[in-house]
Amino acid sequence: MKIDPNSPDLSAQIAKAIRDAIMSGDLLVDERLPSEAELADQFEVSRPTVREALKRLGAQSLIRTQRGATGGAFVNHLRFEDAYGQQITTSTLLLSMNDVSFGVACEARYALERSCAALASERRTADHLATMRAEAHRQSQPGLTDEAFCASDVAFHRALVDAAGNPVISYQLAGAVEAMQPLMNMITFSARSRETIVGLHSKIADALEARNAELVDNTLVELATYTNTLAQSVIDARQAARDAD
Amino acid sequence: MKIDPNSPDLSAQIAKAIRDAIMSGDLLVDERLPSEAELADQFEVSRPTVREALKRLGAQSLIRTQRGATGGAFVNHLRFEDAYGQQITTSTLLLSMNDVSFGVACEARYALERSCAALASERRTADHLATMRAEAHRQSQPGLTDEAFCASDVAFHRALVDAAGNPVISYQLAGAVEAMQPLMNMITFSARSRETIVGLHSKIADALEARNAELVDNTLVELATYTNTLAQSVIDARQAARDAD
DNA sequence: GCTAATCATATGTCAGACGTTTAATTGTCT
DNA sequence: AGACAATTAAACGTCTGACATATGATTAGC
Repeated sequence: MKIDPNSPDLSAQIAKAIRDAIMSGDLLVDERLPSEAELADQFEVSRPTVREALKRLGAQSLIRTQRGATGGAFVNHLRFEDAYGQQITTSTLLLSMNDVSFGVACEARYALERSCAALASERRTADHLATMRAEAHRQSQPGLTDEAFCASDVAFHRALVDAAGNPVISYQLAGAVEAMQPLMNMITFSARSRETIVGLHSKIADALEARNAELVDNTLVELATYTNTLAQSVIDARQAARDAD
Repeated sequence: MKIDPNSPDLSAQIAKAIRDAIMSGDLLVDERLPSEAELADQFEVSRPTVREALKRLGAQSLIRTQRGATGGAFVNHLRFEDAYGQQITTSTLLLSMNDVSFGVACEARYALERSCAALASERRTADHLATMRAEAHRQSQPGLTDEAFCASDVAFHRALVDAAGNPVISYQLAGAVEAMQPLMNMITFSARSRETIVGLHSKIADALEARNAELVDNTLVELATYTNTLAQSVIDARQAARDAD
């Protein structure tokens, strides 16, 4: 754990040193790091510099801090739930900042989601089915705003992903599914198109209940195609409006 | 952008306020934030507190800072490449800290990777094929350490994923593929098992060249099964050694 | 022996200062 | 007038020292 004291990013170097120690296993979960004052001594920097490094690690949920007599910084037991939020934040920003087209994002989402079809058909519980049916029902309520409709759509698809019963898959797909929501929000769903989507959602839930993986997969493709068609028509309409100006 | 000055996590609140401003679009890409001194005034806190908040955001690549006369903190244009590292770090730690079994991680990886088969068959370029063949060749060299073998394995699979030509998929799968490496490293690959893996890799490259999506998919399943078998035999052997103690 | 006050430790925050980087400005020379 | 060099100002990076606050451990008192 050596740093170059002449470089103008001491806190970044310290953060890296500690991060490496955690990832290599030199620091174990729930192990307490030296106090800020001790770290400052070890790295030969001031306490504010150490604190900036610790805040960096805290932002990545690598450590947590506790005040008081037996307090300090502890290596955090990173749980899947903790990582979800960051994964979603990053994914959302990536989509919005890189001019990712609706088509590309949609392709990614459904390609990845299809990989759950087989596992979910095998492992889905009554709970998963109940969630999916509840969301489908919510989506069929009249008077629902487009935002609420999209939020329910996300909840439906997360239930589908979770039904695969693999936490690693759930984590990886959280970003792909949730990050789509802002893009979906930009679409106005007519009563007609909502009906179609709810129909496909019900079909997926049915297929899952029947453990018919192939039907789940095919319906997901159908849904992907339809969603893309919808988005395309919205884009075309906007383009036409722009041309008319 | 209001904060509660009585709560003992001012820097976290400030980070959240700025993060929300970025995600909601109130702050645009490359826009300059007020100077640290100005932020300290606005939030009615000291400069070190503001700095801790900025470091948090910097750790998530949401902002970058620049020194000098026209320096300051700028909203960062988050690129896919920037996000890879964090995604891999987090995924790796999640696997190592949550007792994710080799089987679960492997299942996730191949399930997700299979979703690239169709797209990659369609879009793979000569470059992708060349990378994959080069890595397969490297893997067949004798005297390669297990670590180098696994690193090359990761490179091979990343090329496969990239061949799908969808940056969102590449990003999401970077974590799933790379995070497997530490687990794979724990397996000792016999010359015999390496031969089998290289053979499957070549088969995948061939199938991809022939744009035979179904064969790519089937071979991935074969590879997943074989990898799992290998891991299981290693685990069994260790268990036997432990029982013998 | 149990409760309550005290203490020690560690983080959270603050104020003020100095060093360094960098771009813009100013000044001088040709 | 124009080009180059020196100065200046703004901003981040870091340091020092201090106080506030939370919290477990210790001790005093009943």
